[in-house]
Amino acid sequence: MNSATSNSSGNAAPGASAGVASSASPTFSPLYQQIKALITQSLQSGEWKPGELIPSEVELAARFKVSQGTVRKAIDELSAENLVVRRQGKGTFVATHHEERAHYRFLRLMPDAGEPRQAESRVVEVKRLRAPAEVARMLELKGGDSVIMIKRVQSFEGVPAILEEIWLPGALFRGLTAERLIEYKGPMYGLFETEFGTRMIRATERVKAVSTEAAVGELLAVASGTPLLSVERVSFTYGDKPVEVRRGLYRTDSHHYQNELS
Amino acid sequence: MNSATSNSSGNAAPGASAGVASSASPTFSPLYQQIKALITQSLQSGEWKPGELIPSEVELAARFKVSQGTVRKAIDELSAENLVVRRQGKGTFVATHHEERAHYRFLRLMPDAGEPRQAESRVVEVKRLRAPAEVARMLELKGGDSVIMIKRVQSFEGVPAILEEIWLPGALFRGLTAERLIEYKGPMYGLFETEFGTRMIRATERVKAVSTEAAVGELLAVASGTPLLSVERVSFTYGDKPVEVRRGLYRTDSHHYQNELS
DNA sequence: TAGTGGTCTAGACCACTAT
DNA sequence: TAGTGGTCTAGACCACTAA
Repeated sequence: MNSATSNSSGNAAPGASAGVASSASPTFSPLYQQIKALITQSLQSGEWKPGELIPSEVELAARFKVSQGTVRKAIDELSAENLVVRRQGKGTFVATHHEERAHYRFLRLMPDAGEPRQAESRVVEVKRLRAPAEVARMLELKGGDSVIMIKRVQSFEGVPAILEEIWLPGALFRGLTAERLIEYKGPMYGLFETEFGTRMIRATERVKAVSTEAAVGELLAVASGTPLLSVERVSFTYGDKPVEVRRGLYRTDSHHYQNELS
Repeated sequence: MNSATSNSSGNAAPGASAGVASSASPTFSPLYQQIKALITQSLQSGEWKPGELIPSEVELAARFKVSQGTVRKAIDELSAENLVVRRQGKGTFVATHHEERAHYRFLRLMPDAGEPRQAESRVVEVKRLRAPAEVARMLELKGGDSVIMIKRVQSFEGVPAILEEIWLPGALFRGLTAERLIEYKGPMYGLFETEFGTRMIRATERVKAVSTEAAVGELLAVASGTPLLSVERVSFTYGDKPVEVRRGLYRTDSHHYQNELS
């Protein structure tokens, strides 16, 4: 028994095995990448839901007919991408937005001094309409497709700080109403995740400095012309599919947008 | 030979071995973390300089008396932190700011449309002075310590876009002159790295929207009161030691601050 | 061809969590 | 005590680079 490989029992040619990427094909990828893709599919399909325990590494290794080390490397990457959370002694869990941990991953506005506070949210408007060209482009929708627009103001200790418009594809968020939004406690991405089966994975943001316009000034309680941070976010689910456009205006007189470069 | 561990030859108790973290001590960390720390020390001390090849995994494994897999895991993390760059078939290299790759890691201002352009830099002022309280605090200096302040304007295709003040600890940048800065081609962090042996590793930024003041307006060719992005950066070297404070004002009329949330 | 990083396996033991 | 993730080893082969 010469340890591994060299055919016979243990290993196989790279690109084969795992029941995937069969034979004559120009697409070769490492086994662990294939396993990672398979696990991601199960996450996406809802076989394992957010917050739930996924099968143990040993089980997955058996299922996919690979070694535990290979499954491990696949899960390592999923964990690094925050799709999954490992807990020693307990198992590996599907990541969820219903957690203290996740709350600040997508909230970059921090107080200049002191601890972060919980934001209070006030929904100003919810409506359905045909997607404006710009939004349609960013959500990869057709021109006439229906979208939902939510406008809300978030405050810290009674002081308004964020005004944002949130645009969602109508097809994905059928039953979404103003009432549901208002009564819901917790992060909006948590609502999206549990009620609409759409889990936000990552986002890109474009930040600019703009001048307060009259209508905005009222909602944020600042004078016209005051500089505001404009943050345009596009959020993605599995498969890099865009599922949200968020246009925010942030007051930065006592808060700042925090970023780590590494 | 029962494969590994259980004393005798291969393994040892965790926290021991590798010539580190000797015996009776309450600090236990995985072997690969100790190896990582040792490699980091060699990087910091300049045993291997930016751009250079470090010893192969096999060599390091022999030097530290651990398996190649353990060295590998250590280097994996260093690579993820951008301290080191792996190149298959060639070896592992110390990361450097003299590379196309690194240029955009710390430059977040992107054109709203089109390809990123090379910025032209114009040094406005260089002076030495006693650190102002705020700067001293951020650089972890004593009140009276000397600092260097560089003021410069960066333009894209002739249009000024960035005005920044760069504050450096005087002790670390002894020979730094305006002439040297002006004649130097390439990224400023490259200069810091090769001429002063100070390599910037990571940074944190605080972004706000502010209103253009008169003196600033002239340098950036915008009217007073125009909204600008204020970006305050603190940069760190090895050991989380702060080595630079950078206060930038960005025009965002045709550029934006780009960020990825993941 | 030799050397490097990259993948994969198999197996052992450790640390932590539950029962 | 059993099960889970976390660490570590040893060894094989692959993909890529350069002499």
